[in-house]
Parts: sequence; structure tokens; C-alpha cells
Amino acid sequence: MFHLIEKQISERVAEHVRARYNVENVAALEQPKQASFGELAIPVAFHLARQLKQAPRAIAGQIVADLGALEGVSALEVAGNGYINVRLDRGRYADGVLKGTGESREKVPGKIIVEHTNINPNKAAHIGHLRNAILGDTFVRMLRRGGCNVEVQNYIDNTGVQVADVVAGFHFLETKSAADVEQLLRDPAVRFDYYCWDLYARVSTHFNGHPEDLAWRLNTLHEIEHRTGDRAHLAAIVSNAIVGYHLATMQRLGIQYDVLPRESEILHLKFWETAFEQLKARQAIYFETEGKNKGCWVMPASAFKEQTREDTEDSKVIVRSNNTVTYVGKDIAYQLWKFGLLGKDFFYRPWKQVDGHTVYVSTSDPQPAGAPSFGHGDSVYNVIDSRQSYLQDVVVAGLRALGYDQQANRSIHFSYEMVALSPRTCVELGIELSEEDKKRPYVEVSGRKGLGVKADDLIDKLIEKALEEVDARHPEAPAAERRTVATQIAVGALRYFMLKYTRNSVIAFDFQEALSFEGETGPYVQYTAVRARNILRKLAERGEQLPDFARELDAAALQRQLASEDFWQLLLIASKADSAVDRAISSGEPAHVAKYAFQLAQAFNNFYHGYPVLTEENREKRIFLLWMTDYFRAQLEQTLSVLGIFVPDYM
RNA sequence: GCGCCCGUAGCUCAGCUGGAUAGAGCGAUUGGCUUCGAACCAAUAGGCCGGGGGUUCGAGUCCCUCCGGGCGCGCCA
Repeated sequence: MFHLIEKQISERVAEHVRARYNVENVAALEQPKQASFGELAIPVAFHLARQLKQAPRAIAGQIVADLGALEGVSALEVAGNGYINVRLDRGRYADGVLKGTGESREKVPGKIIVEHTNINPNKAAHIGHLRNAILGDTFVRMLRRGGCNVEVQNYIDNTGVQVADVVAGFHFLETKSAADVEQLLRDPAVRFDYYCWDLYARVSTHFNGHPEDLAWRLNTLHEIEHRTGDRAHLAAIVSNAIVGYHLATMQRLGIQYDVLPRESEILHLKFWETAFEQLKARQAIYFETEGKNKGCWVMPASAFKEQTREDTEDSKVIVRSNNTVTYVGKDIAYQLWKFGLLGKDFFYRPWKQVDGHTVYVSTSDPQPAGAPSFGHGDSVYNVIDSRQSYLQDVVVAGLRALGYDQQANRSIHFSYEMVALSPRTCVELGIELSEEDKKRPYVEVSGRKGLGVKADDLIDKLIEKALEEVDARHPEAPAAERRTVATQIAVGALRYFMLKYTRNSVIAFDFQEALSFEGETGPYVQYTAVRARNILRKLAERGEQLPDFARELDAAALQRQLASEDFWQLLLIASKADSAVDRAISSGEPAHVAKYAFQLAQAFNNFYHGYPVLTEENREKRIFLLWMTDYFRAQLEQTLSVLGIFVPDYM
């Protein structure tokens, strides 16, 4: 509701300023510093002051006089040095909220592609991957809430070095055949993704001590690329199995995908060759004949770097002198496909169906009709950590060099900082720290060293902790039910933890903080929603029906109740859910939704503590309190669903 | 060396395109459960917003510079 009236007023003011002063783009509204100043503040007089060479306060006075009465506004006041504070007509506003005016959102045309997760399918997922997936999934939920059509892609690099290393580990270090590995997969005592986690670390260590064995990797890569030999078969077994684990891990957090484009198909359907022809034809890349990059196809540094100094040393190699393409090259081809610019498509087959949602995976062979259309996005968000910003810049430069400026502008690197480990948590994990590391605020995780916290371990630990709390509070409830509740709490805690930090803040992961269920946490917000539901449930237990609020509460009644500043402020914050999501979308910051959810919960807990609902004797007030309770419940649930957090039946 | 990010309360972090008296959680101290279940609420203490210049009517926010920390900069991905 709030975002509607905000928009109305903002447009009205912009129109007036344009007509009266011939000035554009000055109508952004603000939240007043204090609630007592009103609901919205218009700082337009400050912006006009410079051009009109008049005091802001005088201009503000003039504008207020000229604007006259605004719909839904009870007063405009000049305040401070020249603010115009807006006071809304409370009864009307509440009536709009109650009748649900403007709550249905318009569909936004076009398709947005969000690519996230993208974990190398060679070992178990860790907390860094969780941040990626949770950020990406939440952003998707935000966009969908905002009315956007979103396609979720999870890119699978099943032919890369990381997979090759684990395959080499099985083949050379453990001398296991494909059949042996399949046997391992069937062994219920073996957690295959964990097994690979350790094996990958062992292989990395081995290569450090025996660099001559790096040929294993090259040979394996070669076999995988040409789909021949035992190791290619092994790679398929390993990567398919690990993808299964990754999807299962993410499913625990309510994260799903629409399509899994794989590098194997990018290779075999010759996506790169097509892109290569385009890049050559448009002279986006050139064949280097001298210097250290002699014999390579390179993209000039001027294409993706700010300073245009001619320095061929900084050029980015796209095709190596041995004629193989780099990762960035393949990524350019993939990005072109996402926009429907490649002139080629994958084939698709269903991978798996979970909760009625089918995930498709790319294949290189024609399939019976029935798969949806993928790709052809109007804008693309790549959720990738900030360490890869340089490569993302190169990809975007590739599009630009091909003349796809619009698509380049709509290729958004949705970057975020890494998840590291707090020194305290390293100690808990038994990781040895150097004296230097102990002084650092955080220590970087490393898959190669097998150093990190596995996603499923963390989730299990959270469930265990939550279960202790649930058991203590509800010993009479069935065990299976308690487990469900504990799982929902654990997921709420984890998702909120990953979302409460803004994207460019490094998270120093700390068990003690992540396992906290109090204060600014997911469980706090969940608990609040449970409280609201409990009131309504108690009402039903007494054999009472929820009143027909729209019939019982007319504008006059709402006006009477909302004369209370407390109630008015509560209604206001609860009505800002869509506003919060809009703001979070435009700033690209899921943390803003998390922050709002917490503030909403705080407001309700205040209300809960101060105003007993069921025992209220005044009829009108009781109905009003019930309405507030039900409205808060709905807004809390809606906001939590945007965050991907469930509300348990009890806590 | 070059590029990007960060520096705000004891700790962890917010602070929306520059705006009114800089906020929250944790921790500390104190108080509140016969209740719509305290995973909660209330109160108190705690700040030269890293330092210094500048732009502006106005700077935590923009520019410059210095200090401190992180991450990138491969014919790896």
C-alpha cells in the first residue's frame, strides 16, 4: 500500500515542479528522520534553492500553497530548513490497506535470467556456495514478488579442471575403475560428495609434491573433452552424482532451478566455434603475432579496462596458442546464448522433478518436444563472487565488442564478497593457524586444501541445535513433527544469517553467531509470525470466527483507532512490505528485505507485549486489534516467503 | 606496481540516488513470566563515523591525499 501512495505523491510533485519551475527529476521522497514529522518528506525545495537563488524554506512554503489538497493526504507542513512533510489521512490509508487496494502487482514484461549456485561438480558444497545460492534464490524471489518473469539457471562445469582432478584421483591415486566408483556410490556407508571432498584435497596435495604428475590432469581433461576412454566415463559418473548431491543440499533450503546448462554441451554443440566466428568477424579479438601472447587470439585490454593505454601485456587470452579455448571464451559464448544472440540452442531433457517442479538439463541430442523454451533473456544477472569481477568484465566487453551494447548493459555481475572463517571457528574445526592468521579477522576457505565448512554439516548442526530447543519446549509433540519444526527453524536461521549482511561485506563465518536464534535472526522473525498465528488459533479454539473486517471496520472506526500513534506506526510499517521489496530490487540488495522483516517483527512484538488482543473488552477495539494481528501475520508471512523462510506450526 | 572492496559503539553490522538529533543485534548492567508461551519486552551505559584537506546551504555518504586491512591482476577455472 505504501509504495502506491508514495508513487502518487512523488508523481504529483514532479509534475508540479516541472510545470511551475521547469525543473526535472527532483521528486525523490524520503523517510522523515522522526516519525513525529509525518510519513513522507519532500526535500525538493533544497534542490530548487540553487537554481532559484531563494531560501529553501520560502520555496517550500510556495510549493505547499500551490499544490493545494492532495488525495489521501491530510496535511503538508513546511519544516526544518525547507522540508515539506507529508501527513497521510490515516482513516483513508487504513481503509485502502483493508480493502487491499493496489496489492495486486502488475506483470513486468520480458524475461530476467538469474544464474546462481554454479558449483564445480567434484565435491560437497560448502558455506561459500551457500551464500551464493541463498543470495541468488532470494533475489529471484524478490523479482518474482515484484512481478518479473524469472528463469533460474545453474551452470554445471562438468568438464573442467576440478572434475578432472577428482577423476584423476580415482584413476591414478586409488586405481578405481568406473565400476568401482559406481560401487562406491551404491554403498550406503559412504557419503560420496564428502568422499570426493577429501579425495580432491589429496589430489591437490599430491600435485604439489609431484608436479610431474600434472600430466594426469591434462590427459584426463583431454579424454573428457573428447568423450572417449574410461576417465571420460568416470567424469560423467562423478559429476552427475555430485550434481545430484548439490541439488539435494539446495533443496533442503528450498532452492530450485529451472535449467542446468552444462559445459559438456557447450563443447559438443560447438557453441564456442560459433561465438569465435562472430568475434573474429567483428574484430573483437585479434591474432597476436608477437610478445608473450604470440600465437594466441586475444582481446585487447582497452576493451575491458578503464585506461586506454596501449599495453598488449594486459590483453586477455581467449584462445591459447595450442588452439584450446579459455574459460572466458566459453563464458562469452554462454552469455550470448543467454540473450538468444548465439543462433544456437541446447537440447533439454528433464533431470528431476521435486515438489511438482521439473529441472531440465542440457543435452547434445535431440529430444521429444515438451521442454520449455530457455534462454532469450532480456537481462541477465550472474551471481558470482567479487573475485571474478575481472573475468566478468571481459565477458561484458566481449558482448560490447560484438555490437551488443544493450545486452552488455543488461549483463549484471551480481557480485558478493566471500565467506571466510573466523579464527575462533578455525580452532573449533581443528584447523591449524599460523601466528599471522591468528591475528587476522578471518581466514579464507580453500577447497583445494579441504579447508572449510560443508553445507550439509552446517545444516545438520543447526537442525540439531534447533531440535534441542523444540524438544525442551514441546516434549509432548510427536518426534517427526518436532524434527520438521526444527528443520524449518534451522533453514530460517541459515538463510537469514546469509542475508543479513550486505553483499560487499565479507562474512567471517562464526559458528556461535550462525547458530544463534535470538536477536536479529531468522528464528526471531519466525517466532513473531508464530505468535501472531497463536492469537488467531486461540480465537478459533474459543469457538470464535475471525470477524469480517471490511464490514466491521469502516473508515470512521479506523480513524478512531488510528488516532493512537502506536497503532498508526504499526500499521504503517506493516504496509511497507512491497515498498521494502521494491527498494531492495532497485538497490540489488536482498539484505534490505531481511532488515525489513526484522523491523516488522520487532514492531509486532511490541504490539504483542503492549496490547492483549483476546481479552480486549471494547468491541470495536478488539476487532481492530484482531485485524492488526491478522494483517501483521500476512505481511510477515509474505516477507518471509520472499526470504525463502517457512513459518513453523509452533516454536 | 595497477584495479576493485572495506574501515561507523567492546564485538558483528545497518545507514535507501548528499539532508533534520548517526541506528540495530550481540555482549555488559538492571527490571518484567498466574499472560495471546520469555526464541520475548523495557531501561541504562557505550561514537572526534580511520587521519587530514576539499566541494556544498548541508558530508558517515561525493572528490583528493595519507594510514590500516582484504581480494583480484595466468595460454587455471
